[in-house]
Amino acid sequence: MSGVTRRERVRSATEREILTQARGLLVREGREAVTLRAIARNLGMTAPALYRYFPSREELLHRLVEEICSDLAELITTRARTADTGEEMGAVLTVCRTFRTWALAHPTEFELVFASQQAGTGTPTDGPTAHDQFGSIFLRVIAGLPDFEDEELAPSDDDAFPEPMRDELVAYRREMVTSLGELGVETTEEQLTLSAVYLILRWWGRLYGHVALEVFHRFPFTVSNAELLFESLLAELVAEASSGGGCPTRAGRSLD
Amino acid sequence: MSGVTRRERVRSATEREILTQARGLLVREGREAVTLRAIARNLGMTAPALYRYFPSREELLHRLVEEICSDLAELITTRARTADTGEEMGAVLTVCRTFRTWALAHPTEFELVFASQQAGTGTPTDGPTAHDQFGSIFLRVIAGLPDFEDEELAPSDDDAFPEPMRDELVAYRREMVTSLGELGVETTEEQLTLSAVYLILRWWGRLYGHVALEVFHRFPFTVSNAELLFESLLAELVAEASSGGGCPTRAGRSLD
DNA sequence: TCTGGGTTGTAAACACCGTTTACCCGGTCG
DNA sequence: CGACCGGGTAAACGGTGTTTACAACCCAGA
Repeated sequence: MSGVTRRERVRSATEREILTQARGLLVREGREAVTLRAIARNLGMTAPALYRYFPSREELLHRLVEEICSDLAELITTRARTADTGEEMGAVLTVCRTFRTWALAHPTEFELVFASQQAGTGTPTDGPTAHDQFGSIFLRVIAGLPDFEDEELAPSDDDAFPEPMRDELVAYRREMVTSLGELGVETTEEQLTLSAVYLILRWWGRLYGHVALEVFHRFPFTVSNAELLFESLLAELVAEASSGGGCPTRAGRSLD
Repeated sequence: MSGVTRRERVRSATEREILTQARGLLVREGREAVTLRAIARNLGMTAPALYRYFPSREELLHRLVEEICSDLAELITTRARTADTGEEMGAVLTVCRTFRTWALAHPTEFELVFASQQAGTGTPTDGPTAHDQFGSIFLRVIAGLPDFEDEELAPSDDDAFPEPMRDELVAYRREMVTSLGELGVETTEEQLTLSAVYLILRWWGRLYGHVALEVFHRFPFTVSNAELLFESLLAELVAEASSGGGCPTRAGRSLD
């Protein structure tokens, strides 16, 4: 029952080795150094041979992005699974810390995947990209939080947001439910409050912002202990999450 | 009294035109298209001639980054000066909105300046970079806020932060005071609470995070109305600012 | 006014790049 | 066996950054 012939096996093997060598070059010498000729050289081949596997360098980089996303997704999910449950929201915090640590250890990969324009624009019709697959990691982990199953704990708060914002969040929720469904997590829109959706959005925005600033050294000051700032950010997010995480205007008015 | 000779004049003129053409290529065709030969072609010259003005393409890109920063700084400061003072924190909000609008209209420039690794690493000894000059825009505008002059309104809150965080923020404050001093804004460290410094840091982090996510299309959902999210973010920040903007652990405990 | 030197440009060349074309060789299958 | 085709090569094309040698020009000083 050799569903895969010997040819197919050796082909996918070299295909993976091409990506491995490309990634090594990216990590060691930066994006510009990911050259067809350099990859082929490391493989003992010539550059045109790579065109038997990838239609262009652009497409090779795109596949590389997907591979990086997959690996990162796997890293984060395993770390989140083995997280100590003692801490409040331990899984989510582990996800965030793992993401930061990975980004700092792999700056070139972070830049390619999360801070470039063309990487996300694949062929628009070919289903969910691996990047979407990555973005859903956070959704999956957050879906495991205790608040998530207690739907009566958080009754419909649709009225808490002003009109246009509400519509926007409703669309996000719909999208998020389907995304979770594709991941095997069955959820209904009633279980997911708009506040929770909005909280997730803020969470990702702040996590991404801090990590990118740290990777690119774009803080307004010379930050000597960025981890301290990061932990402070996480504490802030946990506090907002446990307080319900409402909409900003409501929070602002509640202070008057 | 021709302090500058005719030679120097024409030289700096072509130097500026080189940067202009480089920027045009960056805007129209992306970073990869900023080629010495293309620049020279647009100028009616040959590529090696550019080496009379810049030691390498790398250095030319570095100068380009500085020019973009300067222009953006000027844009933001003028917009902030002419901001309608009716709105609460109108100047700061104008700065943020201008930054977002600029980034969306100039994605390639944003990527080069704010989301690449080598752009910030100039020669380490040559004084303040233009990027530092840019980061200080926010400091300058924020320095104009009313809370800034009422030092007795916010007495020393140094005890509000745990030990290591406090030291970190004290260092930021010292750096910020000197930065403001170089900008002509005389301040003392007593006038600047640590909470304010921390607030500025969060402000920049969230602003940067949202804008970068929007420019690079890295939101977890398909965002149809990102401006709504952005305005929500700003409202959130204003609320936190007017509530004092303490440290996260304190804010978290205050909710218990 | 002539002459020299520094400034500014060019042409040629080198090594490298992505990509295409033609060709070749060996495993696979009718 | 013989044809086919997948996977590799060599050669070539145009483009890139960069260096080198050389020419032209401006401008100061004798």
